[in-house]
Amino acid sequence: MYALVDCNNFFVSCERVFDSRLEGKPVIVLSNNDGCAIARSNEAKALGIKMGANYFEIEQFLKRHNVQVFSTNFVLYADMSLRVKGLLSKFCPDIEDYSIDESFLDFSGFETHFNLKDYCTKIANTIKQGTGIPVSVGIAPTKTLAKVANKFAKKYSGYKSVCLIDSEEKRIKALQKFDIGDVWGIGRRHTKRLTEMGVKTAYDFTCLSQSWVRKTMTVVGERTWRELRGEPCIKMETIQPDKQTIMVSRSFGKMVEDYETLSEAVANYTAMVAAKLRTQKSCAASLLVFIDTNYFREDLPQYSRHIVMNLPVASNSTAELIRYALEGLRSVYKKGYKYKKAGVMAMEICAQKDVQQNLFDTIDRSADKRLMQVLDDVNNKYGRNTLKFAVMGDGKAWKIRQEHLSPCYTTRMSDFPKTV
DNA sequence: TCTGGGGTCCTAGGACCC
DNA sequence: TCTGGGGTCCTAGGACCC
Repeated sequence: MYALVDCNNFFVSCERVFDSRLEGKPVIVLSNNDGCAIARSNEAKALGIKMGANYFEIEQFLKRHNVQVFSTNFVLYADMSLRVKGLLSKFCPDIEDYSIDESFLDFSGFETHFNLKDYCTKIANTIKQGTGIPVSVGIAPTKTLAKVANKFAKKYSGYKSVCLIDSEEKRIKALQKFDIGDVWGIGRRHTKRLTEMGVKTAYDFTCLSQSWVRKTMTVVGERTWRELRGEPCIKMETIQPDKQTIMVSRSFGKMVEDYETLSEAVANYTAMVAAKLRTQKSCAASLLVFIDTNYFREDLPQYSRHIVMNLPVASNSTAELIRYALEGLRSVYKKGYKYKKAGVMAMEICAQKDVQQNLFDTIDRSADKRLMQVLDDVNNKYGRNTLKFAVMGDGKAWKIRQEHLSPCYTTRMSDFPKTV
């Protein structure tokens, strides 16, 4: 049996832990740049605020209904996520960190020793008490069915946050009440196609022929079909595989025209990519740089280019990667456009220890390696960008907007909550 | 004025190899 | 009517996830 533990309205719940006045009130968290709603409390959902709703379009509505608004505070959410996962690990040895707010637990062998429903209720209570975050738990014989059970646990208060699918009868009953579009692995495209064919529920889907599903939805769709029928096909990934690509991209707070400002932003994104590479002890052999104008502004001339820079030897040095990124930027930059977004992606990533040397490369990188070590040590201790490269500038001209940012309650000394 | 960011996997088709 | 057999690698595009 598998369990899926999912934090309820996670980002909103994180904000609520440290500000009890938000309890029972409609609350939303916005995306980067305060662009759109990416998390909503139940009260906000009840008001009809949609996932992804543009902030500037609903701003007046939010004010009228006294909705509390927050900019995204990833530092806080990431730290709260660690706390939740730390508690989870006390209950089960085989855990897959699936996302910032979801974990799969492998309960193989547990059934004979525990009443799974009681056990998961205990998990939910412990997490709520230990972190303040409410969670829901779905338990079933496959991961896809555990996802289904989890939605039931969330949706119907009768389950008291824990839903178990452990019989044929319950499985069929659940799938008959489950919209096809809500199934894990069935996205918008497949939903449209299936609905047009009259396949409306997850149960309808399991009644289709295996060969048809395989042919039209590939092995991926077939896996979902089998999982829904109770056959486990998707394995647990208890060890996080290294990233194959690492991307940092942002929309700017304002539109940017000049090369200097653009290069500051690209240098910053590259520094973030390099730091992430070093964290997973990897190097990248190529780097993609892209710049875009604002494609929502149909009244303005549009321009969008990307370039892949190949490095002679895979690297994770901020200095070296910035050099290549800026060289790439120089070749795609064109004067006369208002840019809205830029990004940098590390590709052809390999482990640091497996880097292929280049016969014609004569640069000694040992000093660079030590420099990066110092840079990481200083920045880990005193905060990001305490030590940085001059080309990164101060960000004044391009930084994202975050007008409703909450304090870093758990990670910044000066922001710690104080009792009076 | 304003419209998020970061990933993975699979398939088809072309180019190339012996 | 017929035009070998068996592979690899790469890319673009499509689908999905949070």
